[in-house]
Formats: sequence, structure tokens, C-alpha cells
Amino acid sequence: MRKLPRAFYDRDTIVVARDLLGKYLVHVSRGVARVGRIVEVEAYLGPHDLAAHSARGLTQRTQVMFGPPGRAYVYMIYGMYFCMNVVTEREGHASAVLLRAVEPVKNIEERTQGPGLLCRALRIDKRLNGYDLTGKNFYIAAPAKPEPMTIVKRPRVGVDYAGHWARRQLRFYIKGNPFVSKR
DNA sequence: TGCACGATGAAC
DNA sequence: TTCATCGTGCAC
Repeated sequence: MRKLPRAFYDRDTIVVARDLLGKYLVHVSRGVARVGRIVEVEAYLGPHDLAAHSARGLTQRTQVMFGPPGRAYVYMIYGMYFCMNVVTEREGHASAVLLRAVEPVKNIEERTQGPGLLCRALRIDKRLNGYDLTGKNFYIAAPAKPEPMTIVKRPRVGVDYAGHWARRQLRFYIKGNPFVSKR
């Protein structure tokens, strides 16, 4: 495995989203390295994208989205789950990719089919908000030999309020993978 | 300072 | 379809 460099994230958000499929998400917590293979993602394109948190402008919560690429944007949702994103493109662009599901690879016992569940299973919480993913204990890596895959695109989940942006096909997942979230 | 609601998940 | 549960953003 080779850890993804910052340049990987400093590219068009849709390109990064699709390219993240099949990569390994690694979090070392209390000496335990948990690894999941990314199988489902969603792209959030920036302040002009009405479904993105950054559409409301720079706030305390969204400041990481407005920061440099390659950092984790982790936030609490519905008072009980966390969601994890990776920040993309140049600083100030405020775009990110939401990780929606991973396939268990190592040291994962709980379910991972959904953004809240994958964070719980990989022990990802608010403390990791802003973490530099080119760092030591929390990163994304490319497998030694990538598996062939077909990518499916669909509208994003839970953003019906976003007008025509709700219809854009910005959700991507690996066709046929059993760990993709249901909906 | 108060309050409506959400990039969810599970039960009914 | 309803509910758990709380931080955020925006209205007063």
C-alpha cells in the first residue's frame, strides 16, 4: 500500500471522488489499525453546490472545508452519528468528498454500510476534524494491486432540499459491492 | 438566547 | 413512517 499524497486531493472533486473508490481508509486508534476499502462516496462541489455545507459560507463548522486539500472534515449529524469527508481542490474552494461506505478489510467488527456506521466502526469522531490525511495515524492508501471495478453514478442521498443540485448524479459506488449502503 | 432541523440509522 | 438526540445556523 502507498499513502495518497496531497496532490491526489488537489484535483477536480468528481475525479477525486471516483478515484477514491477501491482505496483503503486507515485509522490507527489506541494501537489498533482498522482498515476499510472505500466502496461508496459522494462529491460536494463547493459553495455554489446548494447541497454542500459550504453553501452557507464560512462558519466555524465548515472552516475545514474552506481549508487546504487532503484534510478530514468530520461533523456530527442528527446528534448521534459522525460523517467523514476528505477536502478537495485548492484552499478556499470549499469542496469535499463524503465517504459513505467501506468494505471491512482489517480489525473491523461492526457494520460499515453508511456514513454514520463507517465512522462508528473505524472509531472516527469529531476529534479527527481537520486532521491532515498525509499524516501518520489516519490516512488513505492505494492497494498494491487494484481490483477491476465498474462505477455506478446516482443522485446523492438525503439532499432533496437542494433544488436542481439534488438531481445531479454525484454519488458514486462500486457496482455489485455488497457493502454499498441501501437506499 | 431560543429554536427548527439535518450529507443517519433502526424500529415499527 | 416515526423516533432518538444535539450541534449549527439563523431568527429574534
